[in-house]
Amino acid sequence: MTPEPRRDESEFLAKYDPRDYDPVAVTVDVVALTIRDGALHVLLVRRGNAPYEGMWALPGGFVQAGGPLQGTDAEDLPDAAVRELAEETGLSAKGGALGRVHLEQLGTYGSPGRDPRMRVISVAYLAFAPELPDPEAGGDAADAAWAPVDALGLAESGDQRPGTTRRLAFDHARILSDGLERARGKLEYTPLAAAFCGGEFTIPELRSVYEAVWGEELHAGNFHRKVLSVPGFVESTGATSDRGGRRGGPRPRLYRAGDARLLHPALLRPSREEEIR
Amino acid sequence: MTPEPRRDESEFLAKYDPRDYDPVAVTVDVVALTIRDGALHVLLVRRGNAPYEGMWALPGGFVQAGGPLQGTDAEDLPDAAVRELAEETGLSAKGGALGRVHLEQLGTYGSPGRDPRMRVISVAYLAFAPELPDPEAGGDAADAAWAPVDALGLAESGDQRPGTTRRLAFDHARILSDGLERARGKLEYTPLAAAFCGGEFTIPELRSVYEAVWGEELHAGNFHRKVLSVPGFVESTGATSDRGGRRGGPRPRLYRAGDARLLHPALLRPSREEEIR
DNA sequence: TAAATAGTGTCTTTGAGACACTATTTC
DNA sequence: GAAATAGTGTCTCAAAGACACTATTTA
Repeated sequence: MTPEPRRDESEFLAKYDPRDYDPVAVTVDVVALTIRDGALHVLLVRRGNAPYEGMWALPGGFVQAGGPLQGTDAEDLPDAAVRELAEETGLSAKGGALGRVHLEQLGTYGSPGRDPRMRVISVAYLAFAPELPDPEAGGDAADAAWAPVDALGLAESGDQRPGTTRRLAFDHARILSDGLERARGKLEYTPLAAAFCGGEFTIPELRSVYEAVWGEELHAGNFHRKVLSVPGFVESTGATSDRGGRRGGPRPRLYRAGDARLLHPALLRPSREEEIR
Repeated sequence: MTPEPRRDESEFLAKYDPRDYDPVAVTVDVVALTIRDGALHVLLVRRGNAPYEGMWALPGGFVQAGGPLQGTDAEDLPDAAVRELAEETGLSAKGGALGRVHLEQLGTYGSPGRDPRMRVISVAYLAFAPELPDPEAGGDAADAAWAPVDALGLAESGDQRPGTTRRLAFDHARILSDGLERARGKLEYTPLAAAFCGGEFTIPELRSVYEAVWGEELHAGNFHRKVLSVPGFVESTGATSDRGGRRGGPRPRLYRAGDARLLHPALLRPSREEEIR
């Protein structure tokens, strides 16, 4: 349901007064993931203002609500996420590198007190990006960078002891942790690992995406056969990469993303026994 | 990130004025599912006020924001969902039947224009409940009832043609559709089907939950063996039901939910080929 | 030349699903 | 007694994973 302040629209608008409501702010935060040097990285910005001034945080900001009339300046939530991403990376949203980015809603975080200034409801988005250039700080960020996820000392999924996840502003460590777990799961049953690669990629490159996100080494031979056996996961370009592996080996063939939206059968992570109970 | 209206908190609070912001309302809507007479039902309320007066809608309402100080009246999002559910069902939130309800966040819906009166961001929750008594209308609802999902004429998952999902107020048909798809998926890899049953249940009862949610008949023998073979899905009570099947058959044994949080291996739906591309 | 890697072959084990069958209960 | 149902046995096929092997490339 939705607010019931007045009986109908015209009467409502005539008597409209924002002070009738407890004020709430709605923001969008983005967990933008990419692979750099074979390791999973997340886009962070350093805060230029209080609170948490000087700390690293997820990129994000206000949603343009557009006032009660919700005119053309009213902004949809995914658009706000793309805008924040573009502002922080300095890349253009349409057509450019951001056009290849996968974006999905992650969850909404609205506990009282998560922002000391006022009640803030934050809608978090999760983005998978191919390798992008170093970001340039924009807006109210003092700095921006791709940070290796492993170096952040995050708690593992399921481990929610307080104190283990306190290196980011607000509850952003928790949001990032949720985003990472979502990403791990998504690679199992969707072909979204290809969103971390460019337009063309090799099977070993795809495997390194899985290894970076899952934090586990995979058997090269079995992975290769599995990827090719799932209908619609990848399709061959017919071409061959111009270089072999870093320390030797034949030149791998090139593929692009196929037309599947779901992997069937799925590519399940090995050894998840601990997570089951 | 979060709002940056002022440099620090004390200064912010001194100069605080809600009119500095475009007003936004935050609501919680609940997709509450249960099984009645072997069919999946959703809790709906009939709206007593404009807009969409007289139409059926998901139960929901305002989140108590608590003002800028976010005092004790500030309400967390899941608490708001439980409160709305309790108000509409007339059941007590703690200890009572609602204590057995599974609740999870479904997603957030905030497109401009989804509510004609003002910008409204709605956080949707998904609830799995065992069979509950008929609801009693409360709050601003003119009526409340468990409605069979099949009779709502919803579009199938993936089918988002406009016009096919227009029997509920606002974008609630879309929210319900998303909730149903989430529920179908959750039964595959979590033991949450047990949340639709009471404390003790038989394997055939559990199977009827799967059949109602998936809309497909399952092979009784294979289902039985599968459920017992997944570690931690169910545990035996040692007892036996006091009646056999409706039209004959031996008395099935009783089980309760086990300690698994994930099913491994998962219980995959048959015949999903259409959904893959 | 040595080491690493791409890609394929093969074997074993597990699990899903089809089918059959017995025992038990309701009408 | 007839029909339906609970639960188990068994067979087949698909798939995951371990292991082995060849061919190709880099340092």
